[in-house]
Amino acid sequence: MTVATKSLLSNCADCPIRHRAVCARCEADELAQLEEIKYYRSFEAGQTIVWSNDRMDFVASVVSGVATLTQTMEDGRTQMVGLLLPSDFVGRPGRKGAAYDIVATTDLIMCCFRKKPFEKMMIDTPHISHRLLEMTLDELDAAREWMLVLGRKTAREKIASLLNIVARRQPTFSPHGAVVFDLPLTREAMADYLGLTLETVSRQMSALRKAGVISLQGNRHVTVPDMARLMEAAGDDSDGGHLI
Amino acid sequence: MTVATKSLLSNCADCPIRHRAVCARCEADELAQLEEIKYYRSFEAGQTIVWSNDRMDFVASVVSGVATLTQTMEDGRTQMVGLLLPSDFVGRPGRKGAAYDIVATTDLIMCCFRKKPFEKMMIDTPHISHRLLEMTLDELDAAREWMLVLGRKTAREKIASLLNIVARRQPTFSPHGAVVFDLPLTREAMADYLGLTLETVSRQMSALRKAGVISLQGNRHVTVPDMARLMEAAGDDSDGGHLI
DNA sequence: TCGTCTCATTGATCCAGATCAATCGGCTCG
DNA sequence: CGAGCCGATTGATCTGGATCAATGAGACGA
Repeated sequence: MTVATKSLLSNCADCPIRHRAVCARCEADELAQLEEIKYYRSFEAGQTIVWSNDRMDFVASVVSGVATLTQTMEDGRTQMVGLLLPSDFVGRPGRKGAAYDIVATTDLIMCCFRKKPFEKMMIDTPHISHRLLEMTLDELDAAREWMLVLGRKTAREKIASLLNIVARRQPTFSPHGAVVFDLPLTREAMADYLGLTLETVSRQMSALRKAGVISLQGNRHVTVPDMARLMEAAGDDSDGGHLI
Repeated sequence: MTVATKSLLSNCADCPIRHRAVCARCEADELAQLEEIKYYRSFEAGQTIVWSNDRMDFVASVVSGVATLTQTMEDGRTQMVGLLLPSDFVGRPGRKGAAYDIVATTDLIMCCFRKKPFEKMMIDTPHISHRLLEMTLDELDAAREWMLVLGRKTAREKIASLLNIVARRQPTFSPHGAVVFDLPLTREAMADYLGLTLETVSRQMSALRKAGVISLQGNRHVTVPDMARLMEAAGDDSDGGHLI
């Protein structure tokens, strides 16, 4: 399995992405260590980065683009179990292999760290390891919230829940309080995340559009005039706040 | 959210349960620390131990009995997101509140540790914190595996998957290679775990019985004459092995 | 011994979403 | 410009599981 969550690493000037800070105490020498073991990789849309059960000798942070974690049964049924957006972390410190397929759904740049030295650094600097626990707990929260979506929500609610999550991760507010964002997934990928068929996803998107809850510019750009209505459609009882 | 996974703590002689060892290096003084902050609590079947969003000032290990973690929507739809069997750990170090309802489904004894001192100990003894990360990663694996079950498996496969999991946790082999075990859940609780209704659970259990895949003694005792057939019914492609 | 309570089973019917199938629209490439 | 392709939409039909409803089977206390 792969941890994928809010950023792990400190801001580093030459890194094209703003890694959120590990914690206030981050020291220069830690960063220096990180610099030494760091490298970048880029992938094309559709490319599989790691196959399930393959050896995986790095951990990484998404710089730009979108990747997914998916599980596939022998008969081809697939379920997406994680969505990796910029600043998300991916990797299983302490594990040799990947538990899921990792696939780039758009062109993708990742900032990778060789696993062995990264693990060594974890041991040397406890608060990185502590931060990693925090992140993994967040991931577990997200996975369990998704279990409710998969197990108990209707198709309409599932779609709305997904739009909510994506919107919250890349908010671009248009003039009048509407929310505009990119939907970086095909209908099929959405279906795989939601445990639906792509036809049902398409129908429900159309239904939300006809109901005026969302409007679409092309297939990938979404405008939500009133977030509250979308969250209502999602059956969402979360206040958006976080228990800490 | 609550971490719930394979045991955290070392074997301690006066503890009725064999906590699996944190690691070989466990020291006497750590155990002494643990002893100081440890206490037991017992609950009756049906009792709610913690309500979602409540303050939760302890972490704990299940000694005997079964508890569940569940999420509930305003309209009453509920989804179980975790099943706590003996030796499982529950609690969110570093978080103030509980993210889910924790309910005892049988009479239950838990071995609790006050959270503040436990967290302090985590900081002082890095390998406990390390072990906790391991456990959380296991939980995340389990949650994601369950996402596949919820999103893509049929009712029949869901039932078989659940029986598989429960059977693996408390294996009692009867004379001829059959597996006999206790099913510590009502049909309703099974339904909540599987994203089904209790009627569907009951029908599928009957179907598996009529197909000879399982046999039932009373409502709670299950015999599986041939595990391979059950795993086939579960659509399970796992080899039972663990990537480490 | 008999109510009663809880949990489980079984039947009849319904419907949300799957499946099968046709069409559309934008894009790239010759 | 047209052919081919890929993803999205929309329609028609089917079906697995939900829903509504009745019955059964232990367990327990009066």
